Amino acid sequence: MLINRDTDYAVRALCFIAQSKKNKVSVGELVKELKIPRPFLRKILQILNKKKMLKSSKGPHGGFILAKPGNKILLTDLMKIFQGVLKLNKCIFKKQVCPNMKTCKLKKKIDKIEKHVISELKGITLEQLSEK
Amino acid sequence: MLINRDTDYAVRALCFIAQSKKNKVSVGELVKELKIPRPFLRKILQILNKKKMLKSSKGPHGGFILAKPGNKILLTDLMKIFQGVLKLNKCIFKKQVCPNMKTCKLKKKIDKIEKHVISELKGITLEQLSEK
DNA sequence: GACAAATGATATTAATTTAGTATCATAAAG
DNA sequence: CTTTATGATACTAAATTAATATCATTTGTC
Ligand code: SF4
Ligand code: SF4
Repeated sequence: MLINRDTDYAVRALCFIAQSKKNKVSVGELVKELKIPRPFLRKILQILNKKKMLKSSKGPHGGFILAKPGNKILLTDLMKIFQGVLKLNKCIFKKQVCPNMKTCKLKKKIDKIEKHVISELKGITLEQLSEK
Repeated sequence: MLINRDTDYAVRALCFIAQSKKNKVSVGELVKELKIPRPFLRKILQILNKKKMLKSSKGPHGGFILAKPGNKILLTDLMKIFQGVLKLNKCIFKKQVCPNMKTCKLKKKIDKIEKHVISELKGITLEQLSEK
């Protein structure tokens, strides 16, 4: 999978927050809307807060708002946060890098594909994803 | 990962067999060359045999040969065998298909990328991968 | 200031997938 | 008929992913 579950959930949550008229959205509202298990969603939102994608406020009427405009939040940012650096091909098995790496034709092909994938992903913003 | 370990091992083994001057290659030779754990490699070769990518012969001097020319063995065939149908995005969590599938912007983007990846992969043959 | 309602931080458990091993059966060469 | 090779299958272990549970902290309201 290119996009894992956490990233996917993060996108859904951020889209909803982006589309919301209200300036704050609580976990409760998101759970109701997105049908994501609450403890799970909380964890994701907390990470997004720590990574400066969201701003949170505590206490009654607390909740989350986007920390920056939707066109400044990139899908690749989220993937980085929840999946680490995107690699279609790590060439590591049994904790050892493959000795063929330098000459491997397969690696060359995959690397080329990876480049294209990354360049496509780089263009995707939350703004695009949250358009109605 | 786009290519999993089994597919990767299969590619390495098939490349070696394709490059070998001898018309038969035994597991022992492959193990020595490729440093893949023997029981593992055996399993992979057995699957390749069953899937008609290799032909095996038993007994002393037994071993494996390609079942067809290198340009007829496609990387996508191997991926299909060892990884199932290629999907960058299954849109299934908790065993349920995502209800957003029809309208989801993210899915549309990923599907487009997937198309490109698949079309690139389709062009890759064992012949290309085993060129010296 | 006490209390309730929200998020912050972290630890734990469960399920699933991936990785690796072991065993016995079968076929062929000599 | 013995040895050497692959065929088939069952099993165990490790790692990853998924999900939950618990307690701490902040803040608005009465
Ligand atoms: S064989 Fe090639 S693709 Fe596979 S791990 Fe080694 S370098 Fe990477
Ligand atoms: S939100 Fe979109 S990308 Fe994610 S699972 Fe649903 S349809 Fe697929």
